[in-house]
Amino acid sequence: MNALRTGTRFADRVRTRAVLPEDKAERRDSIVRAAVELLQNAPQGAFSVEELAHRAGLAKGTVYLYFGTREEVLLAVHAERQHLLFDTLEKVLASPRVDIRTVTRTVTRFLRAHPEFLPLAANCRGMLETNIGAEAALAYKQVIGARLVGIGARMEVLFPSLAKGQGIGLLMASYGMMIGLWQISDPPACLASAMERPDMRVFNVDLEKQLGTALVCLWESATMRHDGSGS
Amino acid sequence: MNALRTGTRFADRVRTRAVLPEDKAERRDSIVRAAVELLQNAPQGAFSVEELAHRAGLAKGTVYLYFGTREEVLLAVHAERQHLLFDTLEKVLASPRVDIRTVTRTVTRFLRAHPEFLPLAANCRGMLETNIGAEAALAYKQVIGARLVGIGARMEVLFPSLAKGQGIGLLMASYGMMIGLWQISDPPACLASAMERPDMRVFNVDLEKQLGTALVCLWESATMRHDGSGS
DNA sequence: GTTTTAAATGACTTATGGTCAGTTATAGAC
DNA sequence: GTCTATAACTGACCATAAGTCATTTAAAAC
Repeated sequence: MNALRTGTRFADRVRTRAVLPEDKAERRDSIVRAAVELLQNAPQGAFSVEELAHRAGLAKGTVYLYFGTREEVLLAVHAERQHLLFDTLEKVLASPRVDIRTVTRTVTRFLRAHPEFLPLAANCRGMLETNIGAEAALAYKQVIGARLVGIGARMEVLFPSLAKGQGIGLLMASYGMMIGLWQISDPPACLASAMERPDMRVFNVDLEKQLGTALVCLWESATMRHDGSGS
Repeated sequence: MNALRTGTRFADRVRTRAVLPEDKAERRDSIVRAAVELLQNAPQGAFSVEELAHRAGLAKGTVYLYFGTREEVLLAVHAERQHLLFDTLEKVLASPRVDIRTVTRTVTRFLRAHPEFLPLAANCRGMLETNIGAEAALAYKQVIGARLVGIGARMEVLFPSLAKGQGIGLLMASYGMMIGLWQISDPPACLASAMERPDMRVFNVDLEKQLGTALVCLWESATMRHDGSGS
């Protein structure tokens, strides 16, 4: 279960077979880990199952013993990352006195530490639509839904001025804004050099700053805590 | 240039060739029109160039005389739709006394009238990264960037309390929120029937309402016009 | 009517997701 | 320790669809 296990047991070409359920789980996990590596080195477009299998020290067919489709692998990676974000978020929200700025800072730090997160998040809806079985899609949404409810409820406790149900609504809006703002502001690789052009200046936005501002606006307005101008 | 021209000149199997620049433009446009039709009937995943060519009454190779890749066709469709949205928006913003609720209502109405818009918008960043030439990508971003600047500036005129440059920032945040919120709230086709389940209730969000609330929150906070509670 | 051009074509190449008959590591029986 | 049954694993193979290009042919130029 530790990150250090990468390549210790199922390294390179496989000799050991995963027979026990826990070994199967570990094998599945090793595929997810290989996928993360791959996504950190190349964009999603270049993510091929052949390459993934090679990285994981398996044959292509073996990947399909653990996942139904290419997209289900990507969804598994995304789900794992998303849980990581929610864990981080819940830890911050557990402290008695948190304000929206602290939360925003935490999210911002997470995004910086996990650059593969936003591309996956942005593609999530597309994947679900395109090539993912109904069971896998349902399982994913159920788990994520439950966590959203939990965090939304916590928000309503922290900010009592929120109306019933408004916590999760704002949470969704915030999450959506994060994804959407990234899509607009992050230049695709092929335009990296063109971003200096004067007519491209508009898109030279500091995502963290912009997101921070917008999130504070959104939540301060909703919680009616207008304690003066921003710091 | 009229919508009625569909199928009048270049109907079915082509006999007439596009030699003049204006005819080439019209042919290109007819491909875009066929693409829109296709996207309204099936999801993006099922969008094949072969099928597109057939719909447009052309051979596959011909499509590649007018577009570099499949994704460049999709980008062209998206750009066209986006211009439509911006036109609508600018028309509303032209009237002297507009408030953010009116603008929100306009956007909401547009989204309802053009259901193919949000899926394309959500996929835009992914397309740009994946399979679009640098020139096409640059051209797209330049035009869209210019329009964003224009509308952002108009916003700053309408809401003088906005700081310099804040108009376009909020505009981007709003646009992003719209895309992101859709991605979360819109259930993929394979889960349509599962949305009744109690653990899926969380995602039974009314996008229009949610978006409306969040947009009003965001802009009212930014413009410091807290004239009481929402209507 | 003949020549020249380039728009249009569609068979072909290539890349990749997904399958499945066959191979072989491993558990369990004896 | 040996044999057998099971199923994890493999990779050649299939199917599909994006993209190419030699050839065809509409139509402009003369």
